[in-house]
Amino acid sequence: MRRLSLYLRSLEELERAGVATVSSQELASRGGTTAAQVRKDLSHFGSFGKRGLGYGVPHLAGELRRILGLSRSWRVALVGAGRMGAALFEYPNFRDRGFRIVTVLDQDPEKVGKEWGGIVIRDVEGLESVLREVRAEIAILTVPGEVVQEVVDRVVDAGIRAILNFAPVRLRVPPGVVVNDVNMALELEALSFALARGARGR
Amino acid sequence: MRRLSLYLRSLEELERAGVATVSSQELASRGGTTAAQVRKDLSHFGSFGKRGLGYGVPHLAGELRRILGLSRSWRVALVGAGRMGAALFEYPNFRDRGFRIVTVLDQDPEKVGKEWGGIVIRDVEGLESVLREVRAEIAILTVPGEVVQEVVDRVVDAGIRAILNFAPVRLRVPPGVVVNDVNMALELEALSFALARGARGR
DNA sequence: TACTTTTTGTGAACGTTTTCACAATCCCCT
DNA sequence: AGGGGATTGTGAAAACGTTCACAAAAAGTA
Repeated sequence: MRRLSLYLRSLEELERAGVATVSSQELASRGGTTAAQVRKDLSHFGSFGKRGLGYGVPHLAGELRRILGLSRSWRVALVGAGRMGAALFEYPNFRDRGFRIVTVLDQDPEKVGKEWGGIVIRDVEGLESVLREVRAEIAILTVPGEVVQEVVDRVVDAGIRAILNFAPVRLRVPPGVVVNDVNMALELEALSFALARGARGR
Repeated sequence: MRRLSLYLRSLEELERAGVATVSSQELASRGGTTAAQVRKDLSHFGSFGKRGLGYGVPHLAGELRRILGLSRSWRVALVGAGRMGAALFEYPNFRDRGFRIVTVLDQDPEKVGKEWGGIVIRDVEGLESVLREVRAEIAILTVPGEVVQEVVDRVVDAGIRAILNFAPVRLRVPPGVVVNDVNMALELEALSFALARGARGR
Protein backbone atom coordinates (compact mmCIF):
# COMPACT_ATOMS: atom_id res chain seq x y z
CA MET A 1 0.00 0.00 0.00
CA ARG A 2 1.74 3.02 -1.40
CA ARG A 3 -0.95 5.45 -0.30
CA LEU A 4 -0.09 4.81 3.34
CA SER A 5 3.19 6.65 2.81
CA LEU A 6 1.31 9.61 1.42
CA TYR A 7 -1.03 9.66 4.39
CA LEU A 8 1.96 9.57 6.70
CA ARG A 9 3.50 12.52 4.89
CA SER A 10 0.26 14.51 5.40
CA LEU A 11 0.06 13.45 9.02
CA GLU A 12 3.57 14.65 9.70
CA GLU A 13 2.68 18.04 8.25
CA LEU A 14 -0.37 18.17 10.49
CA GLU A 15 1.74 17.06 13.44
CA ARG A 16 4.14 19.91 12.87
CA ALA A 17 1.18 22.28 12.60
CA GLY A 18 -0.01 21.02 15.98
CA VAL A 19 -3.32 19.64 14.70
CA ALA A 20 -4.68 17.07 17.14
CA THR A 21 -7.21 15.23 15.04
CA VAL A 22 -8.04 14.76 11.37
CA SER A 23 -10.98 13.33 9.42
CA SER A 24 -10.72 10.86 6.57
CA GLN A 25 -12.13 13.65 4.39
CA GLU A 26 -9.23 15.96 5.22
CA LEU A 27 -6.63 13.22 4.73
CA ALA A 28 -8.23 12.33 1.43
CA SER A 29 -8.06 15.79 -0.05
CA ARG A 30 -4.44 16.17 1.01
CA GLY A 31 -3.53 12.77 -0.41
CA GLY A 32 -5.44 13.19 -3.64
CA THR A 33 -7.96 10.42 -3.01
CA THR A 34 -11.41 9.96 -1.46
CA ALA A 35 -12.54 9.70 2.12
CA ALA A 36 -13.87 6.17 1.61
CA GLN A 37 -10.53 5.14 0.17
CA VAL A 38 -8.66 6.44 3.19
CA ARG A 39 -10.94 4.59 5.57
CA LYS A 40 -10.72 1.34 3.59
CA ASP A 41 -6.95 1.58 3.45
CA LEU A 42 -6.61 2.15 7.16
CA SER A 43 -9.25 -0.35 8.19
CA HIS A 44 -7.20 -3.03 6.48
CA PHE A 45 -4.63 -2.72 9.22
CA GLY A 46 -6.81 -1.98 12.21
CA SER A 47 -9.30 0.44 13.66
CA PHE A 48 -7.47 3.65 14.41
CA GLY A 49 -10.18 6.33 14.42
CA LYS A 50 -12.93 7.49 16.73
CA ARG A 51 -16.38 7.75 15.22
CA GLY A 52 -17.70 11.25 15.12
CA LEU A 53 -14.28 12.65 15.81
CA GLY A 54 -11.74 11.42 13.30
CA TYR A 55 -8.21 10.13 13.73
CA GLY A 56 -5.75 11.27 16.37
CA VAL A 57 -2.89 12.73 14.38
CA PRO A 58 0.06 11.59 16.52
CA HIS A 59 -1.50 8.20 17.17
CA LEU A 60 -2.26 7.45 13.53
CA ALA A 61 1.18 8.70 12.47
CA GLY A 62 2.72 6.29 14.96
CA GLU A 63 0.61 3.40 13.73
CA LEU A 64 1.52 4.13 10.10
CA ARG A 65 5.20 4.31 10.97
CA ARG A 66 4.89 0.96 12.66
CA ILE A 67 3.00 -0.57 9.71
CA LEU A 68 5.49 0.83 7.19
CA GLY A 69 8.46 -0.28 9.26
CA LEU A 70 9.59 3.31 9.76
CA SER A 71 9.60 3.29 13.55
CA ARG A 72 13.13 1.94 13.34
CA SER A 73 16.04 2.95 11.16
CA TRP A 74 17.39 0.89 8.27
CA ARG A 75 21.00 0.29 7.31
CA VAL A 76 21.44 0.99 3.61
CA ALA A 77 24.35 0.15 1.28
CA LEU A 78 24.81 2.29 -1.81
CA VAL A 79 26.46 0.45 -4.70
CA GLY A 80 27.61 2.73 -7.51
CA ALA A 81 29.21 6.07 -6.69
CA GLY A 82 28.43 7.81 -9.96
CA ARG A 83 26.40 10.96 -10.34
CA MET A 84 23.17 9.27 -9.45
CA GLY A 85 24.75 7.67 -6.39
CA ALA A 86 26.06 11.06 -5.31
CA ALA A 87 22.63 12.63 -5.70
CA LEU A 88 20.99 9.90 -3.64
CA PHE A 89 23.70 10.03 -0.99
CA GLU A 90 22.83 13.67 -0.37
CA TYR A 91 19.09 13.18 -0.65
CA PRO A 92 17.73 14.53 2.64
CA ASN A 93 14.46 12.60 2.54
CA PHE A 94 16.26 9.31 3.01
CA ARG A 95 17.96 10.21 6.26
CA ASP A 96 14.86 12.01 7.54
CA ARG A 97 12.87 8.82 7.16
CA GLY A 98 15.33 6.58 8.92
CA PHE A 99 17.29 5.27 5.95
CA ARG A 100 20.96 5.55 6.89
CA ILE A 101 23.52 4.98 4.17
CA VAL A 102 26.20 3.10 6.08
CA THR A 103 28.51 2.24 3.18
CA VAL A 104 29.23 3.26 -0.40
CA LEU A 105 30.90 0.96 -2.91
CA ASP A 106 32.23 1.47 -6.40
CA GLN A 107 34.20 -0.42 -8.99
CA ASP A 108 36.37 2.50 -10.13
CA PRO A 109 39.84 2.53 -8.42
CA GLU A 110 39.84 6.31 -8.85
CA LYS A 111 36.86 6.60 -6.53
CA VAL A 112 37.72 3.88 -4.01
CA GLY A 113 39.24 5.46 -0.91
CA LYS A 114 37.65 8.86 -1.48
CA GLU A 115 35.46 10.11 1.30
CA TRP A 116 31.83 11.21 1.02
CA GLY A 117 30.54 12.99 4.10
CA GLY A 118 32.60 10.87 6.44
CA ILE A 119 32.07 7.59 4.58
CA VAL A 120 34.98 6.03 2.72
CA ILE A 121 34.10 4.55 -0.66
CA ARG A 122 35.02 0.87 -0.68
CA ASP A 123 35.92 -1.39 -3.55
CA VAL A 124 33.04 -3.42 -4.93
CA GLU A 125 35.56 -6.26 -5.06
CA GLY A 126 34.94 -6.99 -1.39
CA LEU A 127 31.20 -6.36 -1.57
CA GLU A 128 30.05 -9.43 0.32
CA SER A 129 32.32 -8.94 3.30
CA VAL A 130 31.72 -5.18 3.46
CA LEU A 131 27.96 -5.62 3.42
CA ARG A 132 28.16 -8.21 6.19
CA GLU A 133 30.59 -6.06 8.19
CA VAL A 134 28.30 -3.01 8.16
CA ARG A 135 25.18 -5.19 8.58
CA ALA A 136 23.43 -3.60 5.59
CA GLU A 137 19.75 -4.50 5.21
CA ILE A 138 18.82 -2.66 2.03
CA ALA A 139 20.91 -2.08 -1.12
CA ILE A 140 20.48 0.87 -3.47
CA LEU A 141 21.99 0.02 -6.85
CA THR A 142 23.06 2.82 -9.18
CA VAL A 143 25.34 0.74 -11.37
CA PRO A 144 25.23 0.37 -15.17
CA GLY A 145 22.64 -2.02 -16.58
CA GLU A 146 25.33 -4.26 -18.03
CA VAL A 147 26.60 -5.29 -14.60
CA VAL A 148 23.55 -4.86 -12.40
CA GLN A 149 22.47 -8.51 -12.46
CA GLU A 150 25.91 -9.62 -11.28
CA VAL A 151 25.81 -7.07 -8.46
CA VAL A 152 22.33 -8.25 -7.53
CA ASP A 153 23.49 -11.85 -7.26
CA ARG A 154 26.31 -10.75 -4.99
CA VAL A 155 24.27 -8.51 -2.67
CA VAL A 156 21.73 -11.30 -2.34
CA ASP A 157 24.59 -13.66 -1.43
CA ALA A 158 25.61 -11.13 1.19
CA GLY A 159 22.21 -11.48 2.82
CA ILE A 160 20.42 -8.43 1.42
CA ARG A 161 16.68 -8.96 1.09
CA ALA A 162 15.55 -5.59 -0.27
CA ILE A 163 16.90 -3.80 -3.35
CA LEU A 164 16.19 -0.42 -4.88
CA ASN A 165 17.30 -0.66 -8.50
CA PHE A 166 17.97 2.31 -10.77
CA ALA A 167 19.13 0.35 -13.82
CA PRO A 168 16.53 -0.09 -16.58
CA VAL A 169 16.82 -3.86 -16.40
CA ARG A 170 14.47 -6.46 -14.98
CA LEU A 171 16.30 -8.17 -12.15
CA ARG A 172 16.07 -11.84 -11.37
CA VAL A 173 16.15 -12.56 -7.66
CA PRO A 174 15.35 -15.61 -5.53
CA PRO A 175 12.05 -15.73 -3.63
CA GLY A 176 12.15 -13.73 -0.42
CA VAL A 177 14.04 -10.82 -1.95
CA VAL A 178 12.07 -7.67 -2.77
CA VAL A 179 13.07 -5.46 -5.66
CA ASN A 180 11.79 -1.98 -6.41
CA ASP A 181 12.66 -0.32 -9.68
CA VAL A 182 13.07 3.38 -10.34
CA ASN A 183 13.06 3.87 -14.07
CA MET A 184 13.19 7.51 -14.96
CA ALA A 185 13.29 6.99 -18.71
CA LEU A 186 10.00 5.16 -18.36
CA GLU A 187 8.45 8.11 -16.56
CA LEU A 188 9.51 10.43 -19.36
CA GLU A 189 8.06 8.01 -21.88
CA ALA A 190 4.75 8.13 -20.06
CA LEU A 191 4.79 11.90 -20.57
CA SER A 192 5.67 11.46 -24.21
CA PHE A 193 2.78 9.03 -24.56
CA ALA A 194 0.38 11.49 -22.96
CA LEU A 195 1.55 14.37 -25.13
CA ALA A 196 1.41 12.24 -28.26
CA ARG A 197 -2.25 11.45 -27.72
CA GLY A 198 -3.11 14.98 -26.69
CA ALA A 199 -2.67 15.59 -22.99
CA ARG A 200 -6.01 15.45 -21.30
CA GLY A 201 -4.78 16.19 -17.77
CA ARG A 202 -5.03 13.66 -14.98
CA MET B 1 0.15 1.90 -20.63
CA ARG B 2 3.48 1.57 -18.90
CA ARG B 3 4.07 -1.98 -20.06
CA LEU B 4 4.36 -0.82 -23.66
CA SER B 5 7.66 0.84 -22.77
CA LEU B 6 8.90 -2.41 -21.32
CA TYR B 7 7.93 -4.29 -24.45
CA LEU B 8 9.74 -1.73 -26.53
CA ARG B 9 12.86 -2.16 -24.43
CA SER B 10 12.76 -5.93 -25.05
CA LEU B 11 12.10 -5.43 -28.73
CA GLU B 12 15.12 -3.18 -29.06
CA GLU B 13 17.29 -5.84 -27.46
CA LEU B 14 15.91 -8.40 -29.89
CA GLU B 15 16.45 -5.96 -32.75
CA ARG B 16 20.10 -5.59 -31.83
CA ALA B 17 20.39 -9.37 -31.60
CA GLY B 18 18.99 -9.59 -35.13
CA VAL B 19 15.90 -11.56 -34.18
CA ALA B 20 13.24 -11.21 -36.88
CA THR B 21 10.12 -12.30 -35.08
CA VAL B 22 8.92 -12.80 -31.51
CA SER B 23 5.92 -14.47 -29.88
CA SER B 24 3.74 -12.94 -27.19
CA GLN B 25 5.04 -15.70 -24.93
CA GLU B 26 8.64 -14.58 -25.39
CA LEU B 27 7.80 -10.90 -24.92
CA ALA B 28 5.83 -11.79 -21.81
CA SER B 29 8.66 -13.61 -20.08
CA ARG B 30 11.08 -10.81 -20.87
CA GLY B 31 8.66 -8.19 -19.64
CA GLY B 32 7.61 -10.07 -16.53
CA THR B 33 4.00 -10.61 -17.50
CA THR B 34 1.84 -13.15 -19.33
CA ALA B 35 1.34 -13.88 -23.00
CA ALA B 36 -2.36 -13.02 -22.83
CA GLN B 37 -1.52 -9.70 -21.22
CA VAL B 38 0.90 -8.83 -24.00
CA ARG B 39 -1.66 -9.64 -26.67
CA LYS B 40 -4.42 -7.66 -24.91
CA ASP B 41 -2.14 -4.68 -24.48
CA LEU B 42 -1.10 -4.65 -28.11
CA SER B 43 -4.55 -5.41 -29.51
CA HIS B 44 -5.78 -2.27 -27.83
CA PHE B 45 -3.82 -0.23 -30.35
CA GLY B 46 -4.11 -2.38 -33.43
CA SER B 47 -3.39 -5.78 -34.87
CA PHE B 48 0.35 -6.04 -35.25
CA GLY B 49 1.04 -9.79 -35.27
CA LYS B 50 0.69 -12.65 -37.65
CA ARG B 51 -1.16 -15.73 -36.37
CA GLY B 52 1.01 -18.77 -36.15
CA LEU B 53 4.13 -16.70 -36.49
CA GLY B 54 4.27 -13.93 -33.89
CA TYR B 55 5.22 -10.29 -34.18
CA GLY B 56 7.78 -8.86 -36.58
CA VAL B 57 10.38 -7.35 -34.28
CA PRO B 58 11.29 -4.21 -36.29
CA HIS B 59 7.69 -3.59 -37.28
CA LEU B 60 6.30 -3.88 -33.75
CA ALA B 61 9.13 -1.75 -32.37
CA GLY B 62 8.25 0.92 -34.90
CA GLU B 63 4.57 0.78 -34.02
CA LEU B 64 5.32 1.04 -30.30
CA ARG B 65 7.62 4.01 -30.88
CA ARG B 66 4.83 5.67 -32.80
CA ILE B 67 2.24 4.91 -30.10
CA LEU B 68 4.54 6.10 -27.32
CA GLY B 69 5.46 9.24 -29.21
CA LEU B 70 9.12 8.21 -29.40
CA SER B 71 9.46 8.35 -33.17
CA ARG B 72 10.28 12.02 -32.77
CA SER B 73 12.53 13.80 -30.29
CA TRP B 74 11.31 15.96 -27.41
CA ARG B 75 12.74 19.24 -26.18
CA VAL B 76 13.23 19.08 -22.42
CA ALA B 77 13.96 21.84 -19.91
CA LEU B 78 15.73 20.92 -16.70
CA VAL B 79 14.87 23.21 -13.78
CA GLY B 80 17.15 22.76 -10.77
CA ALA B 81 20.88 22.26 -11.30
CA GLY B 82 21.61 20.51 -8.02
CA ARG B 83 23.05 17.03 -7.65
CA MET B 84 19.91 15.35 -8.89
CA GLY B 85 19.74 17.66 -11.86
CA ALA B 86 23.36 16.89 -12.67
CA ALA B 87 22.70 13.15 -12.48
CA LEU B 88 19.71 13.43 -14.80
CA PHE B 89 21.56 15.70 -17.21
CA GLU B 90 24.13 12.96 -17.73
CA TYR B 91 21.63 10.13 -17.78
CA PRO B 92 22.28 8.40 -21.11
CA ASN B 93 18.87 6.78 -21.37
CA PHE B 94 17.18 10.13 -21.84
CA ARG B 95 19.15 11.15 -24.89
CA ASP B 96 19.03 7.63 -26.34
CA ARG B 97 15.25 7.76 -26.27
CA GLY B 98 14.91 11.11 -27.94
CA PHE B 99 14.65 13.34 -24.88
CA ARG B 100 17.02 16.25 -25.51
CA ILE B 101 17.74 18.58 -22.63
CA VAL B 102 17.83 21.93 -24.39
CA THR B 103 18.17 24.20 -21.38
CA VAL B 104 19.11 24.09 -17.70
CA LEU B 105 17.91 26.66 -15.18
CA ASP B 106 18.78 27.34 -11.55
CA GLN B 107 18.08 29.93 -8.92
CA ASP B 108 21.61 30.03 -7.47
CA PRO B 109 23.70 32.95 -8.89
CA GLU B 110 26.81 30.81 -8.28
CA LYS B 111 25.57 28.28 -10.82
CA VAL B 112 24.03 30.61 -13.38
CA GLY B 113 26.43 31.12 -16.30
CA LYS B 114 28.32 27.88 -15.66
CA GLU B 115 28.36 25.48 -18.56
CA TRP B 116 27.24 21.84 -18.52
CA GLY B 117 28.25 19.90 -21.60
CA GLY B 118 27.84 22.89 -23.86
CA ILE B 119 24.69 24.22 -22.22
CA VAL B 120 24.85 27.42 -20.21
CA ILE B 121 22.86 27.38 -16.98
CA ARG B 122 20.33 30.20 -17.07
CA ASP B 123 18.70 32.11 -14.25
CA VAL B 124 15.30 30.80 -13.19
CA GLU B 125 14.35 34.49 -13.01
CA GLY B 126 13.73 34.51 -16.75
CA LEU B 127 12.14 31.08 -16.83
CA GLU B 128 9.11 31.92 -18.96
CA SER B 129 11.05 33.63 -21.73
CA VAL B 130 13.85 31.02 -21.74
CA LEU B 131 11.38 28.17 -22.03
CA ARG B 132 9.60 29.89 -24.92
CA GLU B 133 12.89 30.77 -26.59
CA VAL B 134 14.14 27.15 -26.60
CA ARG B 135 10.65 25.82 -27.39
CA ALA B 136 10.72 23.38 -24.47
CA GLU B 137 7.89 20.83 -24.42
CA ILE B 138 8.63 18.90 -21.24
CA ALA B 139 9.99 20.17 -17.91
CA ILE B 140 11.98 18.08 -15.46
CA LEU B 141 11.84 19.65 -12.01
CA THR B 142 14.55 18.89 -9.46
CA VAL B 143 13.90 21.85 -7.20
CA PRO B 144 13.21 21.81 -3.45
CA GLY B 145 9.68 20.96 -2.35
CA GLU B 146 9.20 24.38 -0.81
CA VAL B 147 9.35 26.15 -4.17
CA VAL B 148 8.19 23.47 -6.60
CA GLN B 149 4.57 24.63 -6.79
CA GLU B 150 5.67 28.13 -7.74
CA VAL B 151 7.97 26.73 -10.43
CA VAL B 152 5.13 24.56 -11.71
CA ASP B 153 2.83 27.54 -12.07
CA ARG B 154 5.51 29.35 -14.04
CA VAL B 155 6.42 26.52 -16.40
CA VAL B 156 2.72 26.01 -17.08
CA ASP B 157 2.44 29.71 -17.86
CA ALA B 158 5.33 29.24 -20.26
CA GLY B 159 3.29 26.69 -22.19
CA ILE B 160 4.69 23.44 -20.78
CA ARG B 161 2.13 20.64 -20.78
CA ALA B 162 4.18 17.76 -19.35
CA ILE B 163 6.14 17.76 -16.09
CA LEU B 164 8.42 15.21 -14.46
CA ASN B 165 8.52 16.11 -10.78
CA PHE B 166 11.15 14.89 -8.30
CA ALA B 167 9.92 16.83 -5.26
CA PRO B 168 7.87 14.82 -2.74
CA VAL B 169 4.93 17.19 -3.09
CA ARG B 170 1.59 16.77 -4.80
CA LEU B 171 1.43 19.34 -7.57
CA ARG B 172 -1.66 21.25 -8.56
CA VAL B 173 -1.89 21.87 -12.29
CA PRO B 174 -4.66 23.01 -14.62
CA PRO B 175 -6.44 20.43 -16.81
CA GLY B 176 -4.46 19.53 -19.89
CA VAL B 177 -1.14 19.39 -18.07
CA VAL B 178 0.29 15.94 -17.27
CA VAL B 179 2.43 15.41 -14.20
CA ASN B 180 4.54 12.38 -13.38
CA ASP B 181 6.12 12.03 -9.96
CA VAL B 182 9.34 10.27 -9.08
CA ASN B 183 9.43 9.83 -5.33
CA MET B 184 12.45 7.83 -4.28
CA ALA B 185 11.77 8.02 -0.57
CA LEU B 186 8.45 6.36 -1.27
CA GLU B 187 10.18 3.52 -3.09
CA LEU B 188 12.45 2.94 -0.11
CA GLU B 189 9.44 2.97 2.17
CA ALA B 190 7.85 0.27 0.08
CA LEU B 191 10.94 -1.85 0.72
CA SER B 192 10.78 -1.07 4.42
CA PHE B 193 7.13 -2.11 4.41
CA ALA B 194 7.94 -5.39 2.70
CA LEU B 195 10.81 -6.15 5.06
CA ALA B 196 8.70 -5.26 8.09
CA ARG B 197 6.04 -7.80 7.18
CA GLY B 198 8.57 -10.44 6.24
CA ALA B 199 9.66 -10.23 2.62
CA ARG B 200 7.86 -12.81 0.60
CA GLY B 201 9.44 -12.02 -2.75
CA ARG B 202 7.45 -10.81 -5.72
C1' DT C 1 -31.01 11.32 29.85
C1' DA C 2 -32.52 11.99 25.18
C1' DC C 3 -31.55 14.30 20.93
C1' DT C 4 -28.44 16.05 17.26
C1' DT C 5 -24.31 16.12 14.75
C1' DT C 6 -20.36 14.18 13.09
C1' DT C 7 -17.56 10.65 11.33
C1' DT C 8 -15.90 5.93 11.35
C1' DG C 9 -15.98 1.01 9.75
C1' DT C 10 -17.77 -2.01 6.42
C1' DG C 11 -20.91 -4.93 3.40
C1' DA C 12 -22.64 -4.45 -1.16
C1' DA C 13 -22.53 -2.44 -5.81
C1' DC C 14 -19.80 -1.03 -9.29
C1' DG C 15 -15.92 -0.64 -12.51
C1' DT C 16 -11.52 -1.90 -14.20
C1' DT C 17 -7.85 -5.08 -15.09
C1' DT C 18 -6.21 -9.68 -15.65
C1' DT C 19 -6.70 -14.34 -16.94
C1' DC C 20 -8.85 -18.00 -19.54
C1' DA C 21 -10.09 -20.40 -23.50
C1' DC C 22 -10.79 -21.05 -28.17
C1' DA C 23 -11.96 -20.00 -33.04
C1' DA C 24 -9.57 -17.75 -36.81
C1' DT C 25 -5.48 -17.41 -39.36
C1' DC C 26 -1.04 -18.16 -41.14
C1' DC C 27 3.20 -20.75 -42.43
C1' DC C 28 5.43 -24.98 -43.52
C1' DC C 29 5.83 -29.56 -45.01
C1' DT C 30 4.70 -33.25 -47.77
C1' DA D 1 -3.07 -28.63 -52.73
C1' DG D 2 -4.21 -30.10 -48.34
C1' DG D 3 -3.18 -31.24 -43.48
C1' DG D 4 -0.57 -30.07 -39.17
C1' DG D 5 1.35 -27.11 -35.83
C1' DA D 6 1.84 -22.64 -34.02
C1' DT D 7 0.23 -18.32 -32.43
C1' DT D 8 -2.77 -14.34 -32.64
C1' DG D 9 -7.03 -11.65 -31.47
C1' DT D 10 -10.87 -11.52 -28.55
C1' DG D 11 -15.22 -12.52 -26.11
C1' DA D 12 -16.37 -14.35 -21.48
C1' DA D 13 -15.06 -15.31 -16.70
C1' DA D 14 -12.54 -14.27 -12.73
C1' DA D 15 -10.00 -11.34 -9.75
C1' DC D 16 -9.09 -7.12 -7.99
C1' DG D 17 -9.71 -2.35 -6.53
C1' DT D 18 -12.78 1.65 -5.81
C1' DT D 19 -16.96 3.89 -4.61
C1' DC D 20 -21.40 3.98 -2.36
C1' DA D 21 -24.36 4.04 1.37
C1' DC D 22 -25.62 3.37 5.88
C1' DA D 23 -25.68 1.45 10.60
C1' DA D 24 -22.84 2.00 14.72
C1' DA D 25 -20.47 4.91 17.73
C1' DA D 26 -18.82 9.07 19.96
C1' DA D 27 -19.26 13.72 21.73
C1' DG D 28 -21.62 17.88 22.58
C1' DT D 29 -26.11 20.15 24.05
C1' DA D 30 -29.94 20.93 26.58
